[in-house]
Amino acid sequence: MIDLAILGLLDEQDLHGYELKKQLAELVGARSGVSFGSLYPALARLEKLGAVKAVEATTIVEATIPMTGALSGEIAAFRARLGRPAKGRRTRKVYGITAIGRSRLRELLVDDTADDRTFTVQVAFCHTLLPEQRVALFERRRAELDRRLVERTRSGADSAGTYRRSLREHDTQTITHDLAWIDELIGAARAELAASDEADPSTKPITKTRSHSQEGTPS
Amino acid sequence: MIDLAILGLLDEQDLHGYELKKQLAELVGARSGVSFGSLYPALARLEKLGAVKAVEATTIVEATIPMTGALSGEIAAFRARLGRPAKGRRTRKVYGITAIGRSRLRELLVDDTADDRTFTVQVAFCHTLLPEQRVALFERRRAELDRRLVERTRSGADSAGTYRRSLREHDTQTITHDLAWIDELIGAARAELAASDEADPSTKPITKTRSHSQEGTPS
DNA sequence: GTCATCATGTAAGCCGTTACATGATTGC
DNA sequence: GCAATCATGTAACGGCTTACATGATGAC
Repeated sequence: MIDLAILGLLDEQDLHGYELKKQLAELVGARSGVSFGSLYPALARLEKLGAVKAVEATTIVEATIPMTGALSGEIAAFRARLGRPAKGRRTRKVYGITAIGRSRLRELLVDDTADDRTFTVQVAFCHTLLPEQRVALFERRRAELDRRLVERTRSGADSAGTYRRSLREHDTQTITHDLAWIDELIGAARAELAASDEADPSTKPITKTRSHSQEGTPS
Repeated sequence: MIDLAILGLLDEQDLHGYELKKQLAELVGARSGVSFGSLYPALARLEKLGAVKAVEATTIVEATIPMTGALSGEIAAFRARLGRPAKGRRTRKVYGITAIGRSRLRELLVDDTADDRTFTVQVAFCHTLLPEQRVALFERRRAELDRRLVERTRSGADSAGTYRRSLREHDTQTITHDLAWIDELIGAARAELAASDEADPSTKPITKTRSHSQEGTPS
């Protein structure tokens, strides 16, 4: 999940760790937010994989040293050895995404083993997918939610106690709410797909997906 | 969380690991369910703490071999070497809760550092709390959700892209839905509190808690 | 000059998942 | 006899959180 979020954000703009964390927090919520202790190691890992690379120190840094390739890490140390950082500016390491990173991002965006939290991040960055990939992503999610709802109908119902019953009902409503949202997303994605098919009508017509769960609003 | 769930279930009835897992799955959902790899170690840990203890092997098993401590793994091999198990019944270990376990359960039920998932388990077993503890638990949760909603109003709003905006709105609606649910729970708990005050009117009258978030349904 | 914030990292430890290893019972 | 389910564990591995260590900048 953290890889997906990092790559997704870096695909939009170059960022340094601290700023990355802030944007991450805004994306997924402050709590359940990524901590430095997982962010920096994740960045280091992605850098080692060649998915991201450190770019300039963002600020003035006149007489820019030709920062090609894998030297990025060295440069900070170099500046530190020289004396102070490149002039009134702090030592921060700005990362950018690479071709490898973009390829990895595309993989992660369509990964169907993603958990709930990861799915929301996939939605946040799904605009980079092809319309049909987006539709597929949403429909897989819809099927999963549908499965949960059916499963919940199958078992349970025996839940003893006011609070336990209330809890179960709330869970059911939450899934139903999520389903309604996914249906909205599918609608939007289908519209885009239709629009792109108009430009290139070589693809097949839209197939309807039917739900196994009952429609309507159960009291 | 797993300790809370185990103790809560064992407080209702004695259970063996496998059955415990099934009931756990029903309680919190099959996915996000506890795996054996965490359940059995958790049971072992709780047993070592004296919070649970193994009771009879449920079934006939006469001449039960004393299954103490860390030998368990060896014993299976031992029995296998000897011949067949202790007589026509399966080897299952049924656990029961102890006084220590009940005390620990009460602690975990009112623990205010619980995460979202843990809170739902607290609700599932909150009937064992005193009415005022229940009200306090719910109101702390309400305050937390309120905080999230306010925080979300504070920042954001700049979210670019259809899908990102839809995601944000869905999150907000989910929190609002959760808030409405908590308010229901608070209502129920307050009613119980009032009922118990009727019997013992020594406690103080109900104080109203006001929300910081706007009421009504934002489009 | 000191405090808050910005900024980057490391280390220990916890907790949980996956996969492995075993074996019993029941139904077909 | 074979498969599915019941049943209990261990071991390896990974990832995340917490806490620690360090230091710069800017505001008051």
